[in-house]
Amino acid sequence: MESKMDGTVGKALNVLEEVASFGRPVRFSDLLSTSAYPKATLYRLLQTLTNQRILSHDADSGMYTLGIRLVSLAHDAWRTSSLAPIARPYLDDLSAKTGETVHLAQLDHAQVIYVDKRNASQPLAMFSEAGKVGPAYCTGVGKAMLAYLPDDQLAEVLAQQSWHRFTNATMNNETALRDELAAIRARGFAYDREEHEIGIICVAVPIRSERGRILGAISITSSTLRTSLDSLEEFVPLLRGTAEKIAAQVQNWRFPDTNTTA
Amino acid sequence: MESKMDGTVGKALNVLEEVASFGRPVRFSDLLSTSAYPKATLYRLLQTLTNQRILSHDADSGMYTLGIRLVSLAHDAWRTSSLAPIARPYLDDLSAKTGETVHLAQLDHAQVIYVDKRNASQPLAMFSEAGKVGPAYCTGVGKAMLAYLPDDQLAEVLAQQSWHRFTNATMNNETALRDELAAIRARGFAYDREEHEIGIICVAVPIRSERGRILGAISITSSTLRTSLDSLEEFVPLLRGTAEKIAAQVQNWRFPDTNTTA
DNA sequence: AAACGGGGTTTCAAATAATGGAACTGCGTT
DNA sequence: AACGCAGTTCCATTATTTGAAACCCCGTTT
Repeated sequence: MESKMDGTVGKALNVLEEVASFGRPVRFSDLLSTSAYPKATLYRLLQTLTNQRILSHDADSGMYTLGIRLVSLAHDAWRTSSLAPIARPYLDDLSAKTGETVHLAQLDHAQVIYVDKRNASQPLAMFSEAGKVGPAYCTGVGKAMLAYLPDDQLAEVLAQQSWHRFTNATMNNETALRDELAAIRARGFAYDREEHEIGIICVAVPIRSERGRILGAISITSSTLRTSLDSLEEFVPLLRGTAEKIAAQVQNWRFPDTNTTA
Repeated sequence: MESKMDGTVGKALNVLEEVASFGRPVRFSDLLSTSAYPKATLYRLLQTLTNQRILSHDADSGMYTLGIRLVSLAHDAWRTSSLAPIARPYLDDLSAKTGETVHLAQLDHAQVIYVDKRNASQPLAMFSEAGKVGPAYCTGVGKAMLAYLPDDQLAEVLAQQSWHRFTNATMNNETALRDELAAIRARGFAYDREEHEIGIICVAVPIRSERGRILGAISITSSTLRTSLDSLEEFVPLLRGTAEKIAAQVQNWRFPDTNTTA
């Protein structure tokens, strides 16, 4: 199921992931039936996680849920190691100028994690959007990032994709995707042609550091009811400019200190 | 420093917390100087956390930061075990009717964690607000929850407060706070009389389950420049009504199954 | 009323993983 | 060429984790 197995800590995190995957409060026996661990082991791992307030356990119902302490840890993560705080004003600007939905995402392993969003019409909902994950191989932001990933990392990531066919435009194999990635590199930006969700299209560009490391991606998303890929494409220069500005800020703020002693 | 010490997992989480507490990328030696663990141990714990993508380690700079995987875990936590998704429409309504800032918070150990917010004037910023933590003893939401906590839990929580005097209205000892909590129970809601931040006042009510368990709290916050406690108080019936509606929804959605077999 | 049985919790000797002092490596400095 | 610092690895010792089995609690069946 899960990959590496760093001793007890790894096991505990597997259990945590297991709880998360249910997406609802779970009982001990729910977990026992799914889990690879024997009763006593699972029991002790759950206890440890609960002690640490990473899980919470309702004494009455006997249910385990993810602890809100995670929310506060994530707040710190979001604040200190996502691009969101840095990119904020640029996304605001992009949103104002385009009037369309704007996403900021980063790559985690084989998945895309959305870290910020602007939605023209309705006020954005907090976590309901930030923290959301999506597949890398069939989203605009995902493909934009994969296109510029070093070979070894790309291979690793591709090996882990599920290749689920969300729509009939979804590229569901490695060869098709590798061709697409080459096209993206040639073109300089990525399309999402309803590959993840029918009716949803987007253009996306990567955010890359000076040395070419990929930091994240931004996209402008819309629906086929409102617009077309051709008109979305008009935003690409603006999008690219924004990505560059964000990258520049990242250089300044996050790594001002490549050679500092203290 | 940290309290309980559940074996290796506990140690790993201490290290994680340590990284988080810096609030910026840290080097191995930064951590080594703060940490209680010997070099080799700390090193291995960091490796494990990095393998698990709970931390991320930049090979070039040698810096550790919190991993964005935390953000996605927190998304699940927020979605499945915070009140935010359930409370959302009610907060919208409250915000519309009052035109003031609205907070939804939950208690985690000795701290208040804000899980949602509405801000009349400016569009809300994602994590910059959700996930934020505050002290329980000098915030409206914190006091509203403490007031209805069972004795044993209250004692435990009070023992862990820092009693920092943020303003000169801050209650900085247990006796003062216990009196205040009694007053809150008598009155049915809590004030924040600039106890955490000068110029910031609020009224808050707890969200309690049918059986009296405290689930969270909501508050209406404003500034002394715009309004007074007396006028804020006019919102209390509305606030209380909202809390009751949220509590009712929680009964329906979160525990529909006190006696279910499957 | 006694036997049953499904969660959940605890025990304890054996198996495994964590520990940390010390030695080592790589690299920029004196 | 020697030094010093940050980070990494070694390995015998030590402490923690393991999990089969026994147990407990409590509501249900006979």
